[in-house]
Amino acid sequence: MGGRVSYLGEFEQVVLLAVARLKDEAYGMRLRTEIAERTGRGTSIGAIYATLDRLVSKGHLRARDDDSGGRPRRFFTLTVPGIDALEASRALQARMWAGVQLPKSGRRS
Amino acid sequence: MGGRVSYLGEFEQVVLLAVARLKDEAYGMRLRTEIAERTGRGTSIGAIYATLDRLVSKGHLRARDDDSGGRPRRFFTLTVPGIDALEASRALQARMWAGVQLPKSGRRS
DNA sequence: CAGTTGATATCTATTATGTAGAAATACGGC
DNA sequence: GCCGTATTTCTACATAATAGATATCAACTG
Repeated sequence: MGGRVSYLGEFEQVVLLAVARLKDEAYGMRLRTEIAERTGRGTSIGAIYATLDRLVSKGHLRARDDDSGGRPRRFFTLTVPGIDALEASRALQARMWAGVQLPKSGRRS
Repeated sequence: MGGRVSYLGEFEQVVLLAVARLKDEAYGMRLRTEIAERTGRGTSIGAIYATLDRLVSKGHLRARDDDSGGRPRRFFTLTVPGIDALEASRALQARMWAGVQLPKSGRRS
């Protein structure tokens, strides 16, 4: 009941998908380079962590501190609500795009 | 120069696509019902207009006041930068989703 | 044609998201 | 032990999202 859905922000989606892709290598700095490489988008490290923290507190990610020696890192994994949120975002976008035909912008490359 | 790209927010994308879909029927109240119907997402009228105004000031939409008698309405149309921004968003999402395989969440319905 | 209703838009306020960069922490090499 | 560096934490601020109350004014109603 209720069905209070909270929508993912634009950058939240990007970060969540980067976590999905990196699997067991998903920690702050690595996520940053992954996002930069895949999107061409430069982001500050602060931007990454702030978003990760928010996603953890919303229950979309789980964080685990790595204690097994080596540099101390914080790894992130998707939770079930996180997966659901991603699927909901994709479905929403599909519904909004369906049948839309954009006038051509001229910027064809 | 430098290519300062500004990314569309989540709701901005939704609104822009609703404008694209509605074509010459794109005005505040109508956009609201379109978005509600297509996404199941209830939004306040204030949310719609705030976003429309932002998109106009960013140059992604053009607004024209309807003076031709009848109820006074403000119609919106996509600009070329608006079209480009939508295409860029779609491309970004495609790149981030490519190859991602989500663990199944259990919520199959 | 005065009053009311309903469709539409504007305004004000608040919370959530996005963003940057400097500071702290602690490993690994020397 | 000192230093460089990979990593995270902290602090601050800018932009986006959201609600709802208020203002407008055409259309209806009698």
